[in-house]
Amino acid sequence: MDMDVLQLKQLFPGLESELYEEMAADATLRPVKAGDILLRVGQTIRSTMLIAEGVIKLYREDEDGNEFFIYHLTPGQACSLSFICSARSEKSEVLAKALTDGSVISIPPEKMDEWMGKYKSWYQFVLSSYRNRFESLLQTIDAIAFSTMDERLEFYLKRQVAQFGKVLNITHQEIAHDLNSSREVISRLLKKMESKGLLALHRNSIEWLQA
Amino acid sequence: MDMDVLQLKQLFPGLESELYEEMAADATLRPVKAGDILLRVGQTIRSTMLIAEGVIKLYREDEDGNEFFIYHLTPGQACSLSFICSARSEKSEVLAKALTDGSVISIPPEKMDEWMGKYKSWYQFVLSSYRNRFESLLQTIDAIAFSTMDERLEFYLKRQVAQFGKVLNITHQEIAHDLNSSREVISRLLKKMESKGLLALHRNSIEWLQA
DNA sequence: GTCTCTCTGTGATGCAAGTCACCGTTCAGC
DNA sequence: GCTGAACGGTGACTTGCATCACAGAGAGAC
Repeated sequence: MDMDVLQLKQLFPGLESELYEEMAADATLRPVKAGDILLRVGQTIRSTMLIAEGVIKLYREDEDGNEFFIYHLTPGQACSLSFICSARSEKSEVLAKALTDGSVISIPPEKMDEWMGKYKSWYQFVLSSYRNRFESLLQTIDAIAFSTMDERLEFYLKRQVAQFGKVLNITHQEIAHDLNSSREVISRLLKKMESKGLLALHRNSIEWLQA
Repeated sequence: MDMDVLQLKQLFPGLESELYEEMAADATLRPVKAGDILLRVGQTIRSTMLIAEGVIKLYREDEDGNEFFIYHLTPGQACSLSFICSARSEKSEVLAKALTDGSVISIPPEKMDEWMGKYKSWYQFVLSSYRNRFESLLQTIDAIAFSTMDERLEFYLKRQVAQFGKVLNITHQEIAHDLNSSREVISRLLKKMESKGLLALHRNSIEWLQA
């Protein structure tokens, strides 16, 4: 499926108009379903991937298949790894899963190359993408290096609330997975936060009570 | 101080010859001493930085000034953060310290920009730099997420041995700092490894006994 | 030689968090 | 309605690591 220029402009503001035209012509849009795996560890990456709709979760995997959540990708963002990997058909080092239904834009590697020399806005987009992902990684490192679980949980919930509203439809298990912890630990910490009046716990949902 | 083309070719193989000429003309070489701080957190980055000699250590810092070691930069590598940050005069998010005496190459931001459009090899160098640093970060995350201290210590020592030879002139304190642990823990683990015959402990040095 | 500083070894203790075990509640599907 | 699965709560235990405290062993300065 092709994209139209208007959509592209909204998703990726600030690029040259000819670039939008080219993108509309050469990029393809692919719908994804919640739970779909977009990228496996070790899989060869053939094209650059941008997010149009939905939320993508990136994980790191160890030998035993443990998934360690590293960050989200949201509309308007790009999978940075796919920039360089696609250019050389290198292998993915992360696991990408769709959290919600959505759609991703694929750009053929030769276009990626061509635009890089042709459009300054494109190379700036690529670099700033990299920088943003880099920063996300650094924040992930900060979290595990400097913070305790309760701080991380609070930070996590606040971010979710900012994105989805005060009532979060999420299970303790899922939170535990995202924070690379275990369900029991999260349950206990949530209880503690409830007794402090920060939130109210319901089945399958958490209600945030603070500003 | 200026650089000569031969030197540059050795350090950064595979670039276009005209690019080497330009680099020789526009880049400046700056000597650094062991312990020098090259980049502070929050400091504005004005130019792109490449490593010519010596080893640079990158740290992440928390509010209390705790340093968390993330990775090394060695000759031929580039400080990826400086690529994009210099373009926009953004602030550094990491702390860079010289571990040994050495020298770094500075490239003015306007050249960085110009070369990006002009030389394909340059933009590939920049992107693969990013990718490599990205990979280092992922490895750092792996280490803290999936490994215990003794595995990390063994991995660390092996890498040091590969780089500096079988006798490492290093104190337990320094190792602890690099692994973001404490001296006592490292001492204990080293003792355990010594009793397994993996290594021999001396004052201010560690002798690796295995292949 | 003595003094002092750094480096190293080691026990005791504390704590965050992962794991195990088990149970009650809720809810969808039959 | 019953049943099985998913969800949530909680106690008991283990573990990996940090911290504290202290002691002995080089090694350089004088």
